[in-house]
Amino acid sequence: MKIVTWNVNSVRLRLSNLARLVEELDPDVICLQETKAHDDVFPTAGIAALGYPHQAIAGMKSYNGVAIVSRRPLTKTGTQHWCGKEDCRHVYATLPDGTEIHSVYIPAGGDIPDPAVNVKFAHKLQFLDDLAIWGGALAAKPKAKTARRILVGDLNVAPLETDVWSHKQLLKVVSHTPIEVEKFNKAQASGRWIDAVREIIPSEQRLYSWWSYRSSDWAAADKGRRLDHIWISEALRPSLTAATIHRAARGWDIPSDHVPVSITLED
DNA sequence: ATGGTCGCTTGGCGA
Repeated sequence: MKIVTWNVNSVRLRLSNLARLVEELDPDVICLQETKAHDDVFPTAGIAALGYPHQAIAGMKSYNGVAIVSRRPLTKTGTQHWCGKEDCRHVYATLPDGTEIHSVYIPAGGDIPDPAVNVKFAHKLQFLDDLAIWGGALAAKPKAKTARRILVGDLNVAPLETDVWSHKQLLKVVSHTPIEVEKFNKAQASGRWIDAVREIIPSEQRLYSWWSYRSSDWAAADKGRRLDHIWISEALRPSLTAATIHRAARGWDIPSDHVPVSITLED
């Protein structure tokens, strides 16, 4: 089973890119973030035609929006609200084998890394704190050891020094500040989540999933960050056989600024 | 310190 997560930055504009993703990667499940489409205008039929008729979506007009689209039936679908807001940042579903999937979009956090003067950054820190509490509750459940869970998405934090183009130059840049990394790591640890991509690709290796649009030549500059993640529960670790970040997608026509990240789990 | 580019939507916000 192959699972992909991708911040598409408008699902309607990226339909042909999704078709190319399907052609090249052949995933079973695709999790999307920043769909930027209210449920009424989500391209349900177009995505079903690509082979993904089972869909759980949570969208709003213009901003945010998450989805899970699948070849396999989805049950127990729903959305979860965070930080007292209803801004469509989390949708979840369960696959036929019982695997629970969460597609999450953590707030970017604005430009100034100070919660006292930047409410977007305060929101992001609160979200990370709440994610730790939620994960802690999941991990404390009686059957947590055998639970098959996957959390994917644009988590908007690059935790490792090798997850950014320059650790030193990004220490005060939102997405890589020490406070964010600390809360991000705590959220991961509390939920006993395993960073599936780093299980496969060594932490010494530089790895990015996002390159800004504000660059005349993103590939040459290569000032990327790994903002998109796939976390799995302990029960799924033995099944994990592959993980890939599809850098080439950043060079496709009409690209998203994020690229797809995928894992393979042996059924 | 600033600007650079996208997408949604038509002025400006969010990333």
